[in-house]
Amino acid sequence: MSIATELSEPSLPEPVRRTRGRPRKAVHERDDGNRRQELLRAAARLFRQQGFDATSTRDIATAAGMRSGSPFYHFENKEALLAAVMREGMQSALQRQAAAMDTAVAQAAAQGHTLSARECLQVLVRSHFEVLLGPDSDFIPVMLYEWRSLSAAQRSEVNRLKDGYEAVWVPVLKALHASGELQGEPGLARMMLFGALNWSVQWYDPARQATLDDLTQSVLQLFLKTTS
Amino acid sequence: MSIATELSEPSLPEPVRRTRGRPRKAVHERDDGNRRQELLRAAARLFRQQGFDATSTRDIATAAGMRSGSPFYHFENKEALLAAVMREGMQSALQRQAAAMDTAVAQAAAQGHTLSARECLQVLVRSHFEVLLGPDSDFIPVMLYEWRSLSAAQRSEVNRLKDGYEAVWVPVLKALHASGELQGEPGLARMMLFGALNWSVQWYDPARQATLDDLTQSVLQLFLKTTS
DNA sequence: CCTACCGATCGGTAGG
DNA sequence: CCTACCGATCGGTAGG
Repeated sequence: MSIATELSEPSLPEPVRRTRGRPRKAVHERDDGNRRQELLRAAARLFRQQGFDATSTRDIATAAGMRSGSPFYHFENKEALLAAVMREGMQSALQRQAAAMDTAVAQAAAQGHTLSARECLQVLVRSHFEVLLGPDSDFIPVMLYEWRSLSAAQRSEVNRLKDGYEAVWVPVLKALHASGELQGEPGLARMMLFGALNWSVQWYDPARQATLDDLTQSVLQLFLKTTS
Repeated sequence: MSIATELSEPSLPEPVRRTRGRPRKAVHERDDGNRRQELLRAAARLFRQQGFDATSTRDIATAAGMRSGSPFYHFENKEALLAAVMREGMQSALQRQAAAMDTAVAQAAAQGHTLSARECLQVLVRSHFEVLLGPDSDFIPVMLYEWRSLSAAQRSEVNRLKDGYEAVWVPVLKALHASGELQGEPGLARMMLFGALNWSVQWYDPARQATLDDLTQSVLQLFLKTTS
């Protein structure tokens, strides 16, 4: 069965910057420079290493080569900086996921066949490991482990992005369940699968362990049954 | 020094006060009362809800019905309180795990057969869910998600307990791998399995979701192949 | 984006 | 275990 059509993500148009309901100071919307990006990267790294509460805005400022008060020129407060790290991370993850799927679908089409559900899962898992453990991989772990520090409004915004990310997986898992390759209720299976994947940020050591391809292979072996 | 002093029971009527300073070391070893237990339970609950850094020792004192300075009568500092929560949690988890295994083994023996590896895993998974999500289940989640805040020495102590806990699983997983019921390298499989289980503290809602037995059933279905 | 600064809070302590 | 307290640090701001 082909679920490729169902899965193909509508490629996002230009990343439109739109203000949501909340009125903000104009200053914080005007972020053309790379200073803001440096702040985000420094914050992501430190939040991941030490946690949100254990990282001071002074730490972040220093890591970005600024003085203690300067982060507040770019972000309204510390919470907004955390929310921006997560938003940025999720948008990047969504783009990487869509790109990986598009590439795989196009490759299969060029060879005159469609992706199997199993192949779809492989692409998604591999892309997810990249997001979790690859280069620039501080943003999503921060989202996974520091969402408690967000305000309710920020949390629901991040949750919406996360739902969009997970939505791509749902038809794949359902198809695998229908074919008998995935046993157990698909909703629970999705939670368990994400648990297994997301936990890797706690133990994975690129220097000593397997490659991301090895990990992907293991996950598929572990979770999928072979259809005879 | 008199013989009577040497033989006196640890149930001293009154803590002996020295005229100079406070007898710090001795005091922290002597944990008679339930006040210390109340502190630990309050700390575990708050550390889990808010995180270690976001919880003040004042919060904990208040939750235990004490004044702000009193926790430091029972614990040398905030870090030691965290370490005690984790130590207590791991010891309890080890006991529950051993008890669950013993019960299952005895039950099987009474019926004249031995536990299969599959049944062993079921017992371990079920016990682990109980530890993570059952009553008094704040201690282990704190250990899983707040170990970053420990000192190196405390971390290695907790790690030793954790290794003992995981060691019970190793032969079970190896047996399942040998029989073909578990695919993929057992070491990686163990990490993935614990990831899937431990992640449940992030989404499990006893009011809306399945029971712990349901979860256990799902995990076995998901991770194990059927031997024909 | 920097300088200079503030009020609040925190972990922890002395002494009883 | 309480009272009274302290030094350090933190998020955040006014004004340039």
